[in-house]
Amino acid sequence: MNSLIVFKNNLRIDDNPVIFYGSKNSKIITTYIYDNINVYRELGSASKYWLHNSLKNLNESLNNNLLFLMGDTSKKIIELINTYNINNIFCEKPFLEDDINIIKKLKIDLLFFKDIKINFFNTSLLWDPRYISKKDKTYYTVFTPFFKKGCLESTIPDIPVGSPSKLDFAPVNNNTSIDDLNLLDKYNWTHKFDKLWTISEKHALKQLNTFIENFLYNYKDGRNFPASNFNSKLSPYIKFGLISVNRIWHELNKLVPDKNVNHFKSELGWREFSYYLLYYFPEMKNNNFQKKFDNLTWENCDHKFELWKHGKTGYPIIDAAMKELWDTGYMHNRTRMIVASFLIKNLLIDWRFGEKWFWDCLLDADHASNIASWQWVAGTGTDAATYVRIFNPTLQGEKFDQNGEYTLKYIPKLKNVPLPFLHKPWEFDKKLNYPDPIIDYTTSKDRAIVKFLIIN
DNA sequence: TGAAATGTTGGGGCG
DNA sequence: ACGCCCCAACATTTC
Repeated sequence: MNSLIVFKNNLRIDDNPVIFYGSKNSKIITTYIYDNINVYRELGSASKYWLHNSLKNLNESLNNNLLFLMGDTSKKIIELINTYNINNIFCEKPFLEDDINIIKKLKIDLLFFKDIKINFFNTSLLWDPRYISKKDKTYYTVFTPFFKKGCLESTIPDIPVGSPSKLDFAPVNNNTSIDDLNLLDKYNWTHKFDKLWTISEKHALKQLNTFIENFLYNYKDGRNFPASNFNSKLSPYIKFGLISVNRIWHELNKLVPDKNVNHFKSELGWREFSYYLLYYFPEMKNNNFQKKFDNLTWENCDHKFELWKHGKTGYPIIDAAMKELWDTGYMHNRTRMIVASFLIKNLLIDWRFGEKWFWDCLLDADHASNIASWQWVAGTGTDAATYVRIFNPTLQGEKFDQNGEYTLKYIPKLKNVPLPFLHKPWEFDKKLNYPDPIIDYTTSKDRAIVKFLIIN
């Protein structure tokens, strides 16, 4: 009898309890099922590109034994059960709504197969949201108590299990190919990422080590400067589980703790918090967490949205960031906040439009983090800010890209603007081949404050 | 993980 | 030499 190993969001061999335990005492059949049916929405182009390359790498690690299937997960698994001798299924414990529903359906369908056991392992989170609860049985909606009390004062995250000592593959007739999944963008938009990113499990670990060695001890302050290397850029690797958060967590625990190490850990905590929120409040994926903001009337100007998407707002730091996203499939965390604030507050465009664009373009696009973070910037989320937080793109540029290194990297044609004017080129009178601001900052800021304040 | 207004301080110019 | 004013720089408060 064989075990069926089902890969989903954790495309790795190291510290993956699903394959570690699944391969222990029996021959294995490994599969990845691209479920394009039971999904809230399809993966974005950038995500698909990353997925394609991750799967390629995983398949190599599995000596080309990965079965690539597409369609309804449960149906595909039952087809495998009907074809091969399978008595055990090993799966990731689901935490996202789609995955939970897929597993629910699978469990029901498996009721017809009495002798098949299904085994679940938490491969995605440091803390299972079901075991994080307040004494009064309500849910955390504020990050700090969630992380400090809910997470840090509960159990220690699982110690990495390591890699399986041997993989014994059951003979299968594998006539599937990764190309059956059609993950690569036919317009070749993603092609340019090839020379920017090395997509493999091995590289994820290398990147973690490089980060720890060279950058981590400047993380707390350095992480704010988009031209610097003080952020880890691990997010796309984490998103598809090329590295486990448990592995990262326990590597960090080997270090001398300081404010930088702790701050980086708290960023992993924000990811946990996002998953926790989406687990208990899945409706926030397309609804304001705070219902009162449903009364807010957005402007949602299509034309301005297009200009924002394509980095033609006339605000250098914003345009540079949108260009970074388009060119690299990534955007620095600081500039994510700046561009999101501008879209929502200054242009008065619904956060859901921005969320969707990020979902399409980010290699690290993560359902939970993306939704929770957009709602954080919008102020519609769990974070009950008592004032309307609006980022001033000029001040943010002057503060965090003082010498213009980031801005000029993505908008080189601004190199002739004297530095004091770089983040407000409209005040520099020479004729520039650069758009005027599509909206006046101060006027639109004042408008937003009024709009957002009357909601309260 | 904000911005802008307001308050405080201390050095230098200058009568 | 001294006191006064101005203002930049920094800190605090307010929205």
